[in-house]
Amino acid sequence: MDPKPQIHSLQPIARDTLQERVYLRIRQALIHSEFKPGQVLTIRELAQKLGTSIMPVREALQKLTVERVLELLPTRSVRVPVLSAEEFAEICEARMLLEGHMARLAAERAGGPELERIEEASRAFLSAKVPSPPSVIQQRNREFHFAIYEAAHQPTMLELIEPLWVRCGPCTVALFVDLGVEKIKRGATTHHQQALDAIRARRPAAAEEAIVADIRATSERYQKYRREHAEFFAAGAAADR
Amino acid sequence: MDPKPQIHSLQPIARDTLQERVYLRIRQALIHSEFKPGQVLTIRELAQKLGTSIMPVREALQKLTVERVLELLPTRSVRVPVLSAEEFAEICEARMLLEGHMARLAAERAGGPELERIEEASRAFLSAKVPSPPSVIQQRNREFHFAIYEAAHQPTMLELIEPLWVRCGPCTVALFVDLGVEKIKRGATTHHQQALDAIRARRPAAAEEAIVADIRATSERYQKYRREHAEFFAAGAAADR
DNA sequence: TAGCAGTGATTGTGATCACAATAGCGCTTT
DNA sequence: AAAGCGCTATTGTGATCACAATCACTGCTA
Repeated sequence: MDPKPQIHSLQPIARDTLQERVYLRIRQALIHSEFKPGQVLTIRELAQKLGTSIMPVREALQKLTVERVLELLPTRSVRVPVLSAEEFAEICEARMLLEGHMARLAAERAGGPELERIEEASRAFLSAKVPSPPSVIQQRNREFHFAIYEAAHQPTMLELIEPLWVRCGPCTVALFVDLGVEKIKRGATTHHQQALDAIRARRPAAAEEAIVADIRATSERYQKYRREHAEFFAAGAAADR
Repeated sequence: MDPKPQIHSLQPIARDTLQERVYLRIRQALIHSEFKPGQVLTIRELAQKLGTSIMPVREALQKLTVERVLELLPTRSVRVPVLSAEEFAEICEARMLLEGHMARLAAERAGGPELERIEEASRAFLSAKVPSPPSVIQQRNREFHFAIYEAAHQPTMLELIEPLWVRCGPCTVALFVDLGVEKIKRGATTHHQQALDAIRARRPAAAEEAIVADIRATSERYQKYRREHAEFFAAGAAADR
């Protein structure tokens, strides 16, 4: 064989479809709260903004609808869901069960490099400047949690957890904006610290407990938030039907 | 207002899209094992068989792919997945957590009519003729489980559980075919009876335990089955890459 | 005879068109 | 002035076409 001297400098070129890129772009926009809960997304408008035809966009939107990240209106338009108190609570309940399980496994299984990654993510979360945009805090928080869950080595279950986060995303970030990043970060820090300590000390039950407590705090915060802004959400619910 | 005398005899006409009908048809075919694990499904062939253009089919297939009911090959064709031992185990683990939770709630909350429905489903499962096709047993089994979960009154979590069943469907039915419906039905009957008794007696912990045991039995059966047919699955896995 | 290049058929992706349903809005009527 | 009516623009759905990548098969070569 000839040496092909330059072959190692070549990366395999991107082979993802246009549809996939559109999907990821919209998904990211949702996580970063570029769209508001309740907002209607139209295929042609997104296609124009993204500079593609409508085909990739309509498939991306359908994908997000199947994942329940977006909501199908009776007219078959899609919009960013306004989660009802019950929906949010049920999603959080599922999260407590699944993510608690993952935290437990992580405490049993986490190896050295994984522990290091979790600690790194924890430091990044703590060192986030308090007056930074909510989406940054949300991102750091997410990375901390998933650093733990990845240490559980259950890729299939990890894929079940991910869409739950995206579904909660827009409403959670809205929460940040309204209640203040500061207070939320302070609350999460305690649970994060407890989770990290428990994993380091290989105490599965304590790790599960810390993660569950963290999720429960989010859930209760949303319940309280909705009660206090009942008028606003009543309007949103009216648009439902 | 005029009386509109005939209005009550009119049902709202079907307003579902072609895509939706195609989706449900393929989904049902998968549950009934009309396609074999590992089989590749092509858009144009399905479109021809169903008598539509390719558009509804390609969207239906994508929907099923997003739900992980179908699997995307590197060539972007889709096929019926052959679940690895690990994947199946993880899905079952998630099922034990979520469905165990639902069984617990059902035991706390089930009202009279719901209890009646569960008992009805249980009778239907027991009375299924033993030499009936596996898909019938699977269907009755499914109805019994979901009768319980619906009594928990957590619609959002119910929607999380459903795709897990569809994903397991093809492989579970294949199990039925191979191990014999008889033995599997006998095994499930015990757990079903325990679950039913526990819910009737309002003992949440026992109900959860029974459902978890039922799922665990399925999980272990699949593990054993794969070990005994390692050669076959090795061939299937080779087709993966 | 084994292996490989070449060729035609098949596949999924993306663009464009046609169409029915819907929503928005101004006009007319009472 | 308010309610009802009808028009128009917009929206999602479905069909068809164009195209690049892939697959399967053939025939040639070493």
